[in-house]
Order: sequence, then C-alpha cells, then structure tokens
Amino acid sequence: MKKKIPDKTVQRLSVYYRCLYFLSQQGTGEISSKSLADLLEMKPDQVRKDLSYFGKFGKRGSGYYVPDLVQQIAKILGLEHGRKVAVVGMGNLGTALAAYKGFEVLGFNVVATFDVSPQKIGKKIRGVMCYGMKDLNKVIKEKNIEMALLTVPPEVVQEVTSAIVAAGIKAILNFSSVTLNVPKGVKASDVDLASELKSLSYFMTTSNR
Amino acid sequence: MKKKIPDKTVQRLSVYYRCLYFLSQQGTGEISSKSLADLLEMKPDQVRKDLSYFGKFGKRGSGYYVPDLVQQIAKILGLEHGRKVAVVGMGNLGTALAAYKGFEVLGFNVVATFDVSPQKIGKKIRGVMCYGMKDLNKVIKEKNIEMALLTVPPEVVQEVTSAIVAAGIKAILNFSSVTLNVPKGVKASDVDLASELKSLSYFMTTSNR
DNA sequence: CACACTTTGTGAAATAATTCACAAGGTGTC
DNA sequence: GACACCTTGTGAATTATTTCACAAAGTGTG
Ligand SMILES: NC(=O)c1ccc[n+]([C@@H]2O[C@H](COP(=O)([O-])OP(=O)(O)OC[C@H]3O[C@@H](n4cnc5c(N)ncnc54)[C@H](O)[C@@H]3O)[C@@H](O)[C@H]2O)c1
Ligand SMILES: NC(=O)c1ccc[n+]([C@@H]2O[C@H](COP(=O)([O-])OP(=O)(O)OC[C@H]3O[C@@H](n4cnc5c(N)ncnc54)[C@H](O)[C@@H]3O)[C@@H](O)[C@H]2O)c1
Repeated sequence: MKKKIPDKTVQRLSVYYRCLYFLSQQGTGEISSKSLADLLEMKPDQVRKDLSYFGKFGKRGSGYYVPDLVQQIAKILGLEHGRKVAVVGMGNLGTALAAYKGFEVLGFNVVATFDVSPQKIGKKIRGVMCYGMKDLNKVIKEKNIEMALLTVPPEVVQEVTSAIVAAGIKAILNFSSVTLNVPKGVKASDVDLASELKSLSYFMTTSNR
Repeated sequence: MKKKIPDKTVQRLSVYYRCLYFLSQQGTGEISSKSLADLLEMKPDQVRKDLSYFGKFGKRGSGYYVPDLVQQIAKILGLEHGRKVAVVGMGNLGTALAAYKGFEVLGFNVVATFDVSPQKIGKKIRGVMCYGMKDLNKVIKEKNIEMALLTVPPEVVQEVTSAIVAAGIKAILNFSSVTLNVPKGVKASDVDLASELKSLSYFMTTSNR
C-alpha cells in the first residue's frame, strides 16, 4: 500500500492547509474541490488527487467538511500538537523571524534563540530568551526543541549545523546559500532568496508569464 | 527551435551560478560536469542537460571554462548589468532584507525602500532612503526600478501590489502568504516560510530522508 | 421515489522531467 | 601518431507528475 507521495503534493498540502484554516475561521462548513481550486488558482483534479494520497476525506455530492479537513491535514503534517522551534543566529534576519507572530497560529512556537555575540545573549524578543551557544545542548534537550531556523553567517553554517544536530534538532530551515550537510534522519531545507531573485530575473528577460 | 525550458532547470541554473561564481573567485579554471555535480550533490547528467538547453558551453575531454560559464549564465539570467530592486514594507523582515549585503554581489541593488509609517519614512538603511508611498511612482520611474521585495502586512498586500505594478515594477518577490494577483507581463513569486515549515514537519513525522 | 444535478475518488492516458547510454571529440603520454 | 582515458551533448528509455474521464454516491426538488 506504500505508494510514494510526491514532494509536490506535500507542499501543496501546506497551501491547502493555510487556505482551509482561513476558511474554517470564517465559519465555512463545506467546500468542493472545485471551489477550493478556484480560490488557489489551480485545477480541482489536482486537489482531489493530492488529498486521495492520504485518504477519503470528502463526501460525494457535497464536498469536504472544512473543519474536519483542517484537522486531518494538520495531523498529516504533524501540526496537531505544535512544534517547538529555535532560531539560531540572531542577526537581522534571525531577529525578524523570532519576532514574527505568524508562525504561532500554525503550531510553530519559537521557544528559544541562540547566538555567540555577548550583545545578543540574555536579550528577550517577544518574551523568548537568547541563549549562548554553550547552552545549546541543555536548552534544546530541556525544552524538547525539534526544529531550527538557521540564520548564521555562511562561514559558520556547517559548524553550527553539526552542533545543533548533535544537540538533537531533527529539522532545519537554512537561510544561508550554503548547501547543508546533515546525517540521515535529519531533514534540511533551504530558503535561498538569491536564487529566487535570479529566477525572477530570468523570467523578466524572457517575459513568458 | 522553441523547446520549453523547465522551471526547475532555471532554478538550478541559479544554483550553478552561485557555485561557479564562488569557484571563479577562487581562480578555478576548468571544471567538469562531474566535479560540479559532486559539489552540489547531484548528477552530472542533470548539469549537462540543464546547460544544453541554452547552448554548448563545454569542451569535450576537459569540461567547462569557469569564467566563461559564469558570464554565460549571468547573461541567461539577465544579471550582466545589475537589477534595481525596491523593498516595500520596512518592518522587521523588510529591514533585514534591505540591510543584507549578499544581494549586491549578484547584481541586485536595493536602491530604494518604501513604507507608509511616518516613523520609517526618511530613515536610511545602508545609505538607502525610505520613501513614503506617495512617492512610489516618481521614485520607481526616476530610478528605473524593476523588481520589488514585498514585505507588507497580508491585509494590504493586494492593494500595494496593484500600486507598485502600476508604478512599473515587473517582478515581485512576495513574502506574505497571500496569493498575489498580477497582470500578465509581471512575474510574481512567493517565499512562503510557513509552508516550508509545514513540509519540514511532514518529513519529520514520516522521517523518510 | 424518480430524475437531474453535483461531487468524489481513481485507474488510465497524456505530459513532463530525469536518467541512461553512447557517439563524437579532446587530452596526455610514450 | 597511436593508444588509453576523459568529458560533452543528446536522443531514447525510464520514471514521475498531471490531467482526463467516468463510475459510484450524495443532494434536492417536486
Ligand atoms: N538578512 C537577509 O535578508 C538575508 C537574506 C538572504 C540570506 N541571508 C542569510 O542569512 C544568514 C543571516 O543573515 P543576517 O543578515 O541576519 O546576518 P547577520 O550578520 O545580521 O546575523 C548573523 C548572526 O549570527 C551570529 N553568529 C555568528 N556566528 C555564530 C555562531 N558560530 N553561532 C551562533 N551564532 C553566530 C552573529 O552574532 C549574528 O547575530 C546569512 O547566512 C545570510 O547569508 C540573509
Ligand atoms: N517577519 C517574518 O519573519 C516573516 C516571516 C514570514 C512572513 N512574513 C510576512 O512578511 C510580511 C512582513 O512581515 P513583518 O514581520 O516585517 O511585518 P511588520 O509589521 O514588521 O512590517 C510591515 C511593514 O509594512 C508597513 N506597511 C503597512 N501598510 C503598508 C502599506 N499600505 N504600504 C507600505 N507599507 C506598509 C508597515 O508600516 C510596516 O513597517 C507580512 O506579510 C508577513 O506575513 C514575515
């Protein structure tokens, strides 16, 4: 029964979640794959196919019951119980991320931040303490932190990665443009803004939609 | 002769560029698709196939001459002459982006920032002035700005998008999790950190590499 | 309850992307 | 210059993803 689920499907699941969460807040009861697809500018077939990888959540004739579907997707994505997140590297970007309120509603709670600079250590952002790197192990284990947003300078990325993996971090969102080397069992993913800009630039020069 | 070039290929081109640029700085002369692929943890076939969409840049027996290839890719991506960029919405994230030095070396120059808040207007970050939204048209036209990093609150994203498109912006990198509505001829692309986190969370629960 | 309409879930078909495999060149050594 | 060894560029094969198309079910109206 183990059919492999495309990465693309998982990514789209995140998008569905955002939209459905919003709809559930609005009090929407049921929605058809058609309406959801319209909202997201995609095809209904795609929506149904994606959901069908994980089960049968809909009802023929009427569609999907939004509150239930939100729950189901949250479960699939592992968002039901909230995930504890650390920000490592409290520079410009790290500070912005730590200050951002938008992650919380999705169940991602920044519960600690880390830096090497004595100027940063001991400061609080939104009530969250900035620890020194020597407390990495202790704090990550104590607070049971699973994910890290990695915003340190490129030169130290690999070294810091090793340290946080050793401390028990299981997933890393990496903002430097350095390819991360992580052991099996740890998932890393890159946010490469420079590459995004370059792609945009390409499409500007060719100007095909 | 118009074979369609996959989006994925363009994205990877950005990655090759970053790596090759770095290598050229190091003084590397030639590199084989194999070595480049190893560096990026991918297959040589993929590298060659991607490059072959745009021309024949290599030499059999020895590989690609790095300085030339960097040039060629820069040209393909439209990076030769530099692109002027504006940051719109100088909150936490916008400020971090405007302060970032890493875009410049790639030919992306932040030459203006915008906000509505009187507290932000008139301030300078890295020597770049923050203008009010009423100056949008004037400044974008005067400075010939083509791209925008959009970091305003979700509620006003669509409204602000319309304004900057009207002012002449041709490409937008959108950081809100709101799907942008842009006219044909304008390219928009989303950086959705929340979705990235959700995907990571999924892979953590299933823990398949 | 019959019938006209919706909508899901899913194999099968169509498209798209990646990987293979190899001919055609190039390099270097003796 | 002959031989052993690399490396590119690219059709063809393979694999992945999307789209199609339709049976099976649910809704609602009179
Ligand atoms: N700021 C941006 O908009 C932006 C955009 C794209 C990519 N990035 C990338 O994100 C990363 C951070 O960017 P930034 O602009 O916030 O840089 P920054 O210099 O403002 O912040 C880096 C922080 O990391 C801390 N640090 C340094 N060494 C450390 C270590 N060994 N352990 C823990 N902390 C350490 C520093 O004290 C500093 O606070 C960089 O890799 C950069 O390339 C940033
Ligand atoms: N900060 C983050 O780490 C983060 C992460 C993910 C997504 N985002 C998204 O990025 C956007 C910005 O986030 P932020 O944390 O920087 O928010 P912020 O509130 O700190 O900044 C928003 C800025 O936009 C300005 N603004 C408001 N209305 C405007 C208008 N009509 N025209 C021009 N400027 C206007 C505000 O004055 C403010 O300076 C949001 O859409 C947010 O959802 C932020």
